[in-house]
Amino acid sequence: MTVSTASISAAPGAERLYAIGDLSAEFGISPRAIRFYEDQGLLRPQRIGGNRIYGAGDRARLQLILRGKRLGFALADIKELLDLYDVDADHLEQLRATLLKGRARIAELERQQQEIALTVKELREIGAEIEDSIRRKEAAARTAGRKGPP
Amino acid sequence: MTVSTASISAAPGAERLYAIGDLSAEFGISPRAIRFYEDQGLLRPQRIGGNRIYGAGDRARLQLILRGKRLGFALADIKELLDLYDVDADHLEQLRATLLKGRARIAELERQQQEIALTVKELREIGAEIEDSIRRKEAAARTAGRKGPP
DNA sequence: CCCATCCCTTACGTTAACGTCATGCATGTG
DNA sequence: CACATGCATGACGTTAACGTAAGGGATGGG
Repeated sequence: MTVSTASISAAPGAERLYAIGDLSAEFGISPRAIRFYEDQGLLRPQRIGGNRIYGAGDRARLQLILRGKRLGFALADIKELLDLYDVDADHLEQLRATLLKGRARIAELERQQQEIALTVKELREIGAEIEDSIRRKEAAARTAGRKGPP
Repeated sequence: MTVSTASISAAPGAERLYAIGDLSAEFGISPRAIRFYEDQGLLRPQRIGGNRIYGAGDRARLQLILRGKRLGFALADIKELLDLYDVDADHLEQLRATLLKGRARIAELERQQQEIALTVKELREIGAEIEDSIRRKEAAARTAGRKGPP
């Protein structure tokens, strides 16, 4: 019979590995999308005879990609964000540049936070008004039910 | 001479009005984009001899559109959101439906909040590590400056 | 009157992010 | 062995959100 849950067998103690189908199923995206992220340089899985093999790190990167997408960032932006994670600690100038990029990204995210907070607040206000309208409507309906017009 | 700041004259006490160029300049977008939003049913300005005339309400809607875009929503989603604002208080069923949509949208935004918070936290951690690396680098450079190799 | 400045519509072009299809290798199963 | 399953690589198709170009009316200044 075939192994159903994991298409890649793992030696005990070794890192858990995934085939492209595993990840696509787990995250509800298509294999095509995952390959596309690789084309764009967001993923670099190992290969075994042509087949892509993803480790825990690749999986984590994929999660970050999807989160970034949900936040409305373009893949190019997400790539920059991912690159912040694996900067080599040898080149001082690159470290400084990375730090600045990270801070800029944080600032941007905090602006988003505020805009979301504002939107939520406004939606809550609209919601309260609508609830009022509903209550008045229902009250009017009850009144009409007792002595209203035909 | 020509009126420079406002291309549409306003009677005292009347609502401030805008031409398409005014709004595009104010928000840093193209007239084409604004017309496109109208094509998609997100805006409904008045017309005066073919020309679009925007009031305060239209301007506010445009602001909401742009905010929604910054939050990563598609125009179709934003349209739904905008429709929440001008639901007529007469049809009870529509009120209830609007209320539900609004709540769903709020839930979605709150998920976004959490994801942003998580991302910011992780970026801060990376930032701290990078700062450490920089400090170590600088310290090593100073030491090397005193007695390091050529 | 001519020109510059807005505005309009129509229509085709472009980019991002995949979807879809064709084709082919490798492996495991009845 | 025939077949299904999973993965691979191309290559073309699609959708959203505009950009861009072409052609034309209205207005105001020099």
